[in-house]
Formats: sequence, structure tokens, C-alpha cells
Amino acid sequence: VTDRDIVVVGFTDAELVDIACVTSAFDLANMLGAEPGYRVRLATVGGAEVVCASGLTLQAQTSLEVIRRADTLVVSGGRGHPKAARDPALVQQVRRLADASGRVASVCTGAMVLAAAGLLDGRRATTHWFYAEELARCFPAVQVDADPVYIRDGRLATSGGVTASLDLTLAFIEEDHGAEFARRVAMGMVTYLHRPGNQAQMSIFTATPRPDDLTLRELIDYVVAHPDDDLSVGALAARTSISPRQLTRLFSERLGTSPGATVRRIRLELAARLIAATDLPLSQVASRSGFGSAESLRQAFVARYGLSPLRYRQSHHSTVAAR
DNA sequence: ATAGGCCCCCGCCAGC
DNA sequence: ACGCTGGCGGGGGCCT
Repeated sequence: VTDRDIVVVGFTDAELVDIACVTSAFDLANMLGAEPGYRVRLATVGGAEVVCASGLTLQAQTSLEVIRRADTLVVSGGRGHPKAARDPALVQQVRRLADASGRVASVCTGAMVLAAAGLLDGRRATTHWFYAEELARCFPAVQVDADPVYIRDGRLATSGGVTASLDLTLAFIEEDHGAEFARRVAMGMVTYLHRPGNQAQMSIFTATPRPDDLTLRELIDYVVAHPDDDLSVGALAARTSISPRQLTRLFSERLGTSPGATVRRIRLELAARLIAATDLPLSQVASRSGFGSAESLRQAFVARYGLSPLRYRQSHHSTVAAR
């Protein structure tokens, strides 16, 4: 049985952690006996070394030009993405390899390179939340959604920030070797990185900032305190002295989102906490956090975090036990 | 799984 | 004139 070829594409000022999350997860899969295993290589234009944004330097194992195909092609992100997306040699090599390869993925702002190669036209894609607007502006043909941890659209996949690349890589491993095996890799990664469990990873990216506008702040505080209330736009507006229309405008201007999306996010954050910290049945978690049913909670949870509530609970409990 | 329905979101316009 | 506001409607997404 031949190993699966994983090619990670690097460039000047790439993000070291983007690269390392992908390579380490595949490497750990090998350590745990993945069969077939993974042959992971870092490739650059001309085989040049990768001077990462942090100043550390990675030696590329091969040059993109000599690779015929990959089972999985992963373009890393990082501060150098604007230059990378404008590098004709890099973009051309990525396009060529993408056509010849199986799965094609990006981490973080690596989506810019995929988009520059035209690979994301007409597809749904995500990137680091901070750059979502830029991606949408520079590449109007791409349907950008900054919310999910990662998005898979056919054989193309894009992921958000650092932890998202781990989730995406785990999804690949699950596809190749099954859910149980992927869970073991996930547990190993979490332990290895000494992170305080999945909950913190998620809330880092989803925590709602407290707005400086007094009306909005009081409203958000109310939502957090009463997630199971009627929190429709009309009901929220009735708690203030402004109209529903004006309220949606206020959310849009001050928070860059809408009332409904904010309510859903806060409800999901609470649900994630309840799932991780308690043994409440999902139906009760759902009703306490304002979801109509366990099923709708499940769907929303998977859409945002990329794993099911029960699996999340499992991995969290395992992590706690391991420490 | 799929369909229907409800509600959200946002562009548009008319009033203040 | 000009900006802020609230109502309306359609298109779409999410829930049942």
C-alpha cells in the first residue's frame, strides 16, 4: 500500500502555525498507525526556503515544479498572502497541481491564493474572519462565508484561522480512516498542544465583543441572560425605544452583523458550554439555550464547529480526564 | 429526506 | 437640502 501524498504549499511570510497544524496532525495519524499512511511534504516555488512571519525558517522538501500530483494539496496562509496571490509562478503551479490532485484545501488566508488561481469561482469558501471582507472584495465570484470553521465544496475545502486548519485536517483523516481514528488523533493533538479543551478554542473565535453603544450592550447582556426568551427582532426592538428596522441597522453599523445572527451565535456559545461542562441531555441543552429542538441545535452546531455535539462532549471529557 | 412556511435581512422609498 | 427614521416587500435561509 502506498502512502497518500500530502503537499503543503508555503511562501515567504507564511504562518508557521498554519503549516505545523496540518503537518503535525497527519504525522500523528502516522504515529497512530494510519494505513495507508501520509507522506507529508512542504513545497515552494523553486524549492525556496520558507521564511515564516515569525522569523523562523522552514526548509522546503521539494519544489512545486517537480510534483506531478498530490492526494491532498494544502495552501497555507499567513501575512505574505497578498504577495503570494500576486505571484504568477506560485498561482500557476497551484492551479496546475489542483487540476491533477484529489482534495484541494487552504488554511486561513491561503484562500486568497486558491481564489487567485480561479479555483473558488462560484464556490462557497471561508478564510480567517478578519480577511473575509477582503476576500469577497477582491474575488466577487467567490461566495464568502466567514462563520464556519471550515467549508467543503466538492473537492475544494477552505478553513478559517489556526485551530480551523486542525479541524479540517481531522476531517480529512476521518474521511480516510473513519471517525474513531480521527477522534484519537484529535485527542492526541489537544493533549500535545496543552490546550484547555475545545471550548476555549471555540470561544476565542466566537465570543461576542461588548459593543460601546449602550443600547446594544444592554440588549446583548439581556440575550446572554435570557437565551430561551423570544429573541426575535421584533421582541428585541420592543425592549428598546427603536424600531426593528433601525435595530438591524444599528447591529450592522456597530457590530457588522445582524440581530438574528448575533442571537444564534450567543445561543450556540451557551449550548457549547452546557454540552462541555454538563451531562444534560441534548434536548435540555437545546431548550435552555433557546433552540427549538435537539435536532436544530445539532445542525447549527455542526455547521459552525464542524463536529457533532456528542462528539464535542466526548472529546472535552476525554481531555479533562487526560489532564 | 424533502417541502412548506415562517421569519429574517436588506434595499428602497416616503416622511420628518 | 440632507440625514435619520420606520414601513414595506421580496428573496432567501432556517426550522419544523
